[in-house]
Amino acid sequence: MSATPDIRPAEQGSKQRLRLWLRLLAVTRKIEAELRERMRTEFDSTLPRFDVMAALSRNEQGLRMSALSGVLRVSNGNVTGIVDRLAEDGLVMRVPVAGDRRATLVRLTAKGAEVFARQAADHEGWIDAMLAELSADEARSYAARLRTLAQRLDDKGASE
Amino acid sequence: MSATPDIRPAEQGSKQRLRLWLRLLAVTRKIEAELRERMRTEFDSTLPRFDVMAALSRNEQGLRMSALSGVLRVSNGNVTGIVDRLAEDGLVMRVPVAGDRRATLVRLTAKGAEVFARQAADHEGWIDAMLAELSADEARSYAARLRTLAQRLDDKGASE
DNA sequence: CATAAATGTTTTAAGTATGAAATAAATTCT
DNA sequence: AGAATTTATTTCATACTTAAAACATTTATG
Repeated sequence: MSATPDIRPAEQGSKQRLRLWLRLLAVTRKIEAELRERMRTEFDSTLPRFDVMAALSRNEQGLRMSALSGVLRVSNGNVTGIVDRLAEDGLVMRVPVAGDRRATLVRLTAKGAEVFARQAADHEGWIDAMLAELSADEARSYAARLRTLAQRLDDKGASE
Repeated sequence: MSATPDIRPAEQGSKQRLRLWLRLLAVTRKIEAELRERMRTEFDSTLPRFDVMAALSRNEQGLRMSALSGVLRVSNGNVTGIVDRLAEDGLVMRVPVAGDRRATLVRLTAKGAEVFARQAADHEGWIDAMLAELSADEARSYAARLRTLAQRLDDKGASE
């Protein structure tokens, strides 16, 4: 029966986690805003376009629309418009899938691959500069911690 | 002149930081998606609406549109539509500023404050559950690290 | 084989995002 | 005071976002 008030550990933890989330959100948004701005001014492009091209770059044989939206974790309908615009610019192409006339495969064109390579190099450099404060070891350890956290979130999501 | 190949520490660090960024983005998006989904199903609302109400809740006397967009770090024009819809629902009101007919103050209505209180309590609970894996101390230390990182990013942005 | 169910994609409706242009009002300058 | 500039907000054009509906095609089932 001390005179100090109860700290109520559960509630305390909740506040700490809320604070962490708000900071996480703030940092992520700030970095994203910077990347978007640079994509816009230096490549006249956007992050979603870059994300799509990155996914296609890792799958040279192409990806179906559904696979693409799965990889990027955005809704199916969303990818349609982005691919439309990339196709208009000649950066990707739609290829029919033999034996399934519902599906289409999306692939980078030669021009698309070339453009993406340049963008990816700069993109990595921008991030490196923004996170320069973190040592390689520190970056590695945080990435590992986030990995287990993401895993846990995935498990939870799957069980619901 | 050893036979082991150069590791090129700078490039290594760059890859680690890129990986960290991608994980950060993945975790943030996953949590955001979960919060959005819950806001939608349980309160028929959205995160941007919640963010605006949270900012107004911290400033009972009200905020100008420009202050609001500054706090939320979204563009000015964007906030107009969100406040419009909140006003339609009777959750916020626009109050003229005495002595400056250009400006308007936005404030939570009584109903808005009441609705927000309920949403905020649940919101904190959702985050607490998603980050339950982290101890209060761990959350605190990560939050502190992110704070210095955010500070550094702000400094950089200001100098450009 | 014909219909029902499932799958792959696009379209639609509503909301959110940006940057830039437009509008309106206040302040500063001459 | 009158003109030029700055400040506060809205409007506009375009892109991205989701969820849900619509459409087309394939696979499964009776």
